[in-house]
Amino acid sequence: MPPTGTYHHGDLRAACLRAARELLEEDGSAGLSLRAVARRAGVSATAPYRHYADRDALVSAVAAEGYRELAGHLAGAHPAPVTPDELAAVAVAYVRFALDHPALFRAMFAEPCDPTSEERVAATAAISEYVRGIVRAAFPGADAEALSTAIWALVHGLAFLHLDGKLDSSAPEVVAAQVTTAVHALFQASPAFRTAAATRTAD
Amino acid sequence: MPPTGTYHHGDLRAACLRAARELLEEDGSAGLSLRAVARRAGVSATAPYRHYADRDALVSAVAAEGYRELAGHLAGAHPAPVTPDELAAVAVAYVRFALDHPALFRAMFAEPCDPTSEERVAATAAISEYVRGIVRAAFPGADAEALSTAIWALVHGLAFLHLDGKLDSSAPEVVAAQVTTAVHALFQASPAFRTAAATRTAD
DNA sequence: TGTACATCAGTGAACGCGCGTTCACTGATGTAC
DNA sequence: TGTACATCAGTGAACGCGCGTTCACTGATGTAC
Repeated sequence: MPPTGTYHHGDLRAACLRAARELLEEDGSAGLSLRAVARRAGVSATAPYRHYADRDALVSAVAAEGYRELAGHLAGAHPAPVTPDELAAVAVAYVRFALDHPALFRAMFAEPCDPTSEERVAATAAISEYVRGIVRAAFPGADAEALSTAIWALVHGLAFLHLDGKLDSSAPEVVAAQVTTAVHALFQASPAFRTAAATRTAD
Repeated sequence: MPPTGTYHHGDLRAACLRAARELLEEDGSAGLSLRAVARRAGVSATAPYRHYADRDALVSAVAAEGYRELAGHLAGAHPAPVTPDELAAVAVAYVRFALDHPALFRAMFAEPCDPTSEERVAATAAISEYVRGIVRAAFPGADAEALSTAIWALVHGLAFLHLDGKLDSSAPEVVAAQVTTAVHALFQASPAFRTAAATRTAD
């Protein structure tokens, strides 16, 4: 029913999030101030306090939104990956997301401004669980914990090295090929993780 | 000959670097201001300008020092690693460095404050070359470029996930075992990189 | 060895800035009768 | 349907703060003769 606005502004909470993400992409995390967010949302400097307790709360909300978006993006690449190719597609989507939203991605994994933010903790746990679930389904015999950690680290590392300009990110296909190769190699080595798990249990 | 000081202060340039690193570890990158550095070095707010053009120059210098230290730390783990075990030891040293100097490590890989800093660029290139050199020596048949990227990414990703509290970092041995397992698995899969290189060349 | 001078590391006052956050407020929306 | 009231989203002035950076300076060190 309300086409433009429900309340005074409409939906300042969402508008703040949007403004924050824009600022993040434009000026990096340094440019993300409550005042700048308010300015961009076309609202007084103190209006955001109606929706966020303080600056940290805003940043945490942005990060949490980023996690949820990342999760959606991964699921979009393949809802239930099992074969190495399907898994590689998800990995490529992960790196793609980082390259498409560099500042957001950095903010998500930056020093946690508020480590106790429920929303944030829940969102990161969801990603971690998601990866583990995929690996468990695809490699029933392996130590899912160890293998999923390795694969997450590999993909996460690729994402960050690309973000830092340490690798050639010029063409999406180059990036995709590189990620695919690396992930395939790691999965090919999955028996090593089975052995590792057995060894550790035997100790 | 000069035991305490050469000039007025002694060696303010080095003192600033030291102060900057302390501030980094104590308050994170947010606490790293020129004024705070000067304060900690026991010097007027503007004294550091004699040694650093601006804040970015200081931060770049800190990061560059971090890179050189990291390189030394890796070389200290093993001067010329060849066997998987030796390579794994270097990988463990990499993650160890990140965990021992979390804020410095973050600063090294944060959004480059000054991407044109010669000192900084040279330092990161050195690390990258170092990894490639090791892999080339250890796996003559493989596509050194692809394999070294994968292994760097894996280790770098593990370091960052630990830093972000996404993995269990409670005991050094647990971390070391995890890194070792993952690296071994990747090296075991090195033939995949040989194939990948051949395929790409054949295209 | 002693004096005159140049250098330049460090000083301290001052600038303007944007920030986070507080507070008492206003005025639109939504609710009870 | 109409009026009286409560709620609460957004306002705007104000606070104190630490920051980066400038500038003209001072005073110790090092150099030339």
